[in-house]
Amino acid sequence: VTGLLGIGEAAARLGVSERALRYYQQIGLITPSGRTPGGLRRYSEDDLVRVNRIRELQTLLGFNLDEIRDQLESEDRLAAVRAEYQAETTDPIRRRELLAEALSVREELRATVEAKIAGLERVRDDLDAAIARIYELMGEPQPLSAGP
Amino acid sequence: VTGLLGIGEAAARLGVSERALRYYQQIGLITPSGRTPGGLRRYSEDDLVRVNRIRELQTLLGFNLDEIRDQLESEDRLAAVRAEYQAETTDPIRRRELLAEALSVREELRATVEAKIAGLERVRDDLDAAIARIYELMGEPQPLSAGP
DNA sequence: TTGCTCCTCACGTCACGTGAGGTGGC
DNA sequence: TTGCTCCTCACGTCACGTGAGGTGGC
Repeated sequence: VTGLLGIGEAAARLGVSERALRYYQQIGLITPSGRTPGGLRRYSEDDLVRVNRIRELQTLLGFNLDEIRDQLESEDRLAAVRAEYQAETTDPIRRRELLAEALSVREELRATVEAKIAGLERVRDDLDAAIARIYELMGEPQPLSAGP
Repeated sequence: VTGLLGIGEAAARLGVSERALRYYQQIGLITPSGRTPGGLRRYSEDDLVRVNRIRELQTLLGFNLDEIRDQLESEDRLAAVRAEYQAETTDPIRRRELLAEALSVREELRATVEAKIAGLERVRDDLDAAIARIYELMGEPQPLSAGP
């Protein structure tokens, strides 16, 4: 029951600029849950979760906003299928198609994430080697032991 | 003894645009090892390694070109210290300072990399959970076992 | 001479940053 | 009425993309 937040509070909690929030809205990535009669944007908890997801895909995965839009649309479609599941609205063939599509999108993303992790682990191991060689040059034992 | 490459060959091998190579040069991140009398850029193997490093810091770490410049400068300074080590040029106090600085830069970067890896592992685990739930909705057993 | 690669401007784009000038609610 | 937050333009910036028009070497 936190109620809705103004753009300033929302931006501060998310660690993004107000400009970024307005821009995401401008290109259709999020719409604040409400506006005051005076025209001020009001953000819900769910809005904040969505923006956090946008930033995650942006900073961790390096996606641009077009790719993020596609990903969010797929996530929205899966949520819709889940909701329909309760209501038994869709016919089972169509439902299976939607689930299969949601699955392939997620498995593709998983592969991308896995590749990024592997790349970063290589970078980390290179850094460890460089750090070890600096300690050697300094003529000192390495202070941190690194067991497997 | 591969000799030097033209910008087209260099760009193709690196997987970057010619424009990007010219831009990196314009802002002082790389300088091709040579130019032909006619003014054509010639890239060495070492040039390619440096550009690969730029792209790695850009795509895996999300650094901007200013941050990359700082990182590369630190790496260049460490290489200089290493070269001086052979030649015994620098006095040992100055040398220790340079090594200490190189060390702290690398340990900071290591922490950044570690944080990124942790974030991506969280994203991956979330994806695994989502994928498992989709299989449940499809009413099928999960085809891939996931041992620890 | 003909292709092909490469050259330097220079304007366009994406994802915002940064004021400029005006309104809104405690 | 005074502050403070928020509003909508609109121009600037970073890291290039994309032609435009011209040169270079096999």
